[in-house]
Amino acid sequence: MASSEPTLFNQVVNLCKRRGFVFPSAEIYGGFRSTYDYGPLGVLMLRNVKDAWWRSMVQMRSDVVGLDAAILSPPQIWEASGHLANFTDPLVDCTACKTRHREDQLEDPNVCPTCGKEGTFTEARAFNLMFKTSAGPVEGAGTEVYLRPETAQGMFVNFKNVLETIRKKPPFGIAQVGKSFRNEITPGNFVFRTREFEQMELEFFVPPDEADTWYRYWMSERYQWYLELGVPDDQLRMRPHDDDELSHYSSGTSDVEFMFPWGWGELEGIANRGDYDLKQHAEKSGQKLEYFDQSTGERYVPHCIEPAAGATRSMMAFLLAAYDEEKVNDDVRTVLRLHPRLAPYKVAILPLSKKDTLLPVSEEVLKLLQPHFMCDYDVTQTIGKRYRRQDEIGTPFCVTVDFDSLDDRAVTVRERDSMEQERIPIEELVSYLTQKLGLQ
RNA sequence: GCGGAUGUAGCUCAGUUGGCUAGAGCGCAACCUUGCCAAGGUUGAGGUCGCCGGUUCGAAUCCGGUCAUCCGCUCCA
Repeated sequence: MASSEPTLFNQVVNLCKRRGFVFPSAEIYGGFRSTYDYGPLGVLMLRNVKDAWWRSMVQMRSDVVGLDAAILSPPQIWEASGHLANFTDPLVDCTACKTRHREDQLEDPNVCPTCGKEGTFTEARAFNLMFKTSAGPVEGAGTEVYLRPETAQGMFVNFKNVLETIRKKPPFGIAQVGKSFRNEITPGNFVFRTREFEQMELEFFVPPDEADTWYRYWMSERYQWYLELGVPDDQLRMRPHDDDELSHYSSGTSDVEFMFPWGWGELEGIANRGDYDLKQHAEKSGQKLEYFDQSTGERYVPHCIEPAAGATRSMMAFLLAAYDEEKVNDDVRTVLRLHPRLAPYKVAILPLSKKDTLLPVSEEVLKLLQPHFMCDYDVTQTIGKRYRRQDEIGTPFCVTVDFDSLDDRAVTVRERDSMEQERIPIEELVSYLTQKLGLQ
């Protein structure tokens, strides 16, 4: 059970559970470690995060196309990518001081670097970070398949298919949003590190001599994306990796990090993968994975810049950054100051009273708005309570139908951040809210 | 996976020399009243005390196991 201390972290985790953003998986069976279910509001917000990414990466660009590759994949892909060899850590535990170490990083394989004792290690255990299962009715040799540990390989494996079908030439990119699976040794910090998680990845293929320029371009673009969606500048930073922490495929990586309650944590890695992946797959598959430039007559293997973001942990960062409590009339008002693009509901329709006379007009307003915005509709309890409830889930606008509405065909629009109200004719509601939300 | 802490209604908790049908506040639902920022009144729903087993006449309370969460070790979207 989560601690009940009123820290920012606990407040947000509790809000997620209480208001239907995120539930622990299989809860009625006691829970299942490192898995979470996204509830009625969570599914909306997570979808908004992914849609915002897709909009900026695919819809608003002419040099990126989308892809949705299979999660189940044959061993050959992971042999070529290097994951079968490099995603396995040999781990030893010190029986004296109870610390764990990677055997391959020890200076002296018999001495514990923490407590200095000798010969206290357990046998090394190989810990493969990939989930393996078998395809077909018979288990055994030749049937083994893996759940992808990253979506990226889907883009490399389909490089040729995409190149031949969409008439793009480098620099161009392939974008994908989808689930990945890693058998993490230690999952934790709520949805920050889970074994099943969702990624938003772009593989951007460029002429080799432009790699560095594009690497810096994407660092700046991606940092900006989080700022635009409401993460404050002082809670965000770009951190270049040291040489000794680079992934096996990378010749340069920088992370966009968010100031989580427990410290800086990665939201997204921008990696210069060079020509590593295409060359590996070309060699293992025997296919030519290169680009022939008609204008220069040159044939080359493009280099790849990869901005790889975590959708689920980004959602968590957006929630943490948006969480606010303020005093109103000796009472605490909890507000999620979410960017309208990310808010689960854009508008809530609230009849001032649940008296029968107000309901037909209220439902008329609801039907009017639903085709344009994700709407909530709430008639329970008092109006003040309902405003606060909408504040707590980040709804930017509330529309209140009152007894005057029956005569003047107008409603009260109340804004989340300022709590200010304005009287708007029902006929102008869609255009008014569209303009206010500014999502076009 | 290892070490430490924790696990009673949706939430926050109370409940020990083991003993009647397990309580409170908030929240939730219905009705009355009110009619624009968590108002008041009445009524009500909701818990095999994480799960399994043991000790006992009797267990939320003692013992064992297990599951989950949090904090360290490790990791990276």
